[in-house]
Amino acid sequence: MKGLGQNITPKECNSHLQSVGDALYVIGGKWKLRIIISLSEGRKRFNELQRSIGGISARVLSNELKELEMNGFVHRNVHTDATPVIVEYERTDYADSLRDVLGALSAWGKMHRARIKKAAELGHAKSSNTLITQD
Amino acid sequence: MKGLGQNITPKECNSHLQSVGDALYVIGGKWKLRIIISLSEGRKRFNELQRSIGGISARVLSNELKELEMNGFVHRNVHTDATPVIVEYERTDYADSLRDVLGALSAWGKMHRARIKKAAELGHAKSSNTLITQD
DNA sequence: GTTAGTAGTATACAAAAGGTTAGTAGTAAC
DNA sequence: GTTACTACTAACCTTTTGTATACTACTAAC
Repeated sequence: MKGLGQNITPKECNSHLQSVGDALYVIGGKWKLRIIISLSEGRKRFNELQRSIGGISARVLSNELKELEMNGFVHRNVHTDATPVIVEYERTDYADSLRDVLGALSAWGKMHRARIKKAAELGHAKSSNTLITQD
Repeated sequence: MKGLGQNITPKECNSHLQSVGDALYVIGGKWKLRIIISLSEGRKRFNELQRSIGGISARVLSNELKELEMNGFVHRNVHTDATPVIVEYERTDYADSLRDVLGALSAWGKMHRARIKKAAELGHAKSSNTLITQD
């Protein structure tokens, strides 16, 4: 596929606009990708997942997991034999198809953080809006 | 870099979590990537940009452009010689660094749309929540 | 002179997303 | 018996995001 450098055609532009729109529609928002990344470590239980991500409330995690399950990214395993009931979440094969997206985002974020830090060291103190998340 | 397939280590997980978090911090949200894609066609004026993206209000576009400018993704050219004043927006070189991210998202979105369409044709009618944006 | 276009801003409001607190029903440790 | 853990859910609140309408000040076409 042709890249997204300068000067794509209007047709290509609209096609990219639609495709990226579709992607953001299902994996957009603050938490979905983080949940998928966290489940890349292996299957996890609800509270374990909440702790590993950090900053997400139970309510939001619960809602996001439902949506991820609906879209086929996550599978919910309930072990009814144990008491109390144990629920484990795991990534599906379809979530693996996001590998390139996550890889590209992760690589870019790493580069961006390094760039911001360097700029800060050189004394280019900008407004906190331009900065990255805290260490 | 190691991919994001099954079974990454906790350390790798946290690193990805931070990097993807940094990326989402600056390019997350409904509009930022769309604006950058639209500017890949070439420099555009305010209303032209609004029309090309579709669905974005002037207020939101104005706010998003300010943020994108602060983060160095977009450059604002004002031609004071003309009357009325002409303002053109263009992508910076730094926005080009998002090439891989946009490419991966676009490719994934295209694949996802095809998958959903195929599932719909096979009669797997699911709730509209799982679907893609309208044609 | 009316209409439309330029690049926005002001105001007000609505909707969506996310956060806070508390609570359930059961178990198990101290 | 008190505390804590499990996997959530309900009610409520705040923040973010988006929408609608109107307005500026100037130009150009009809």
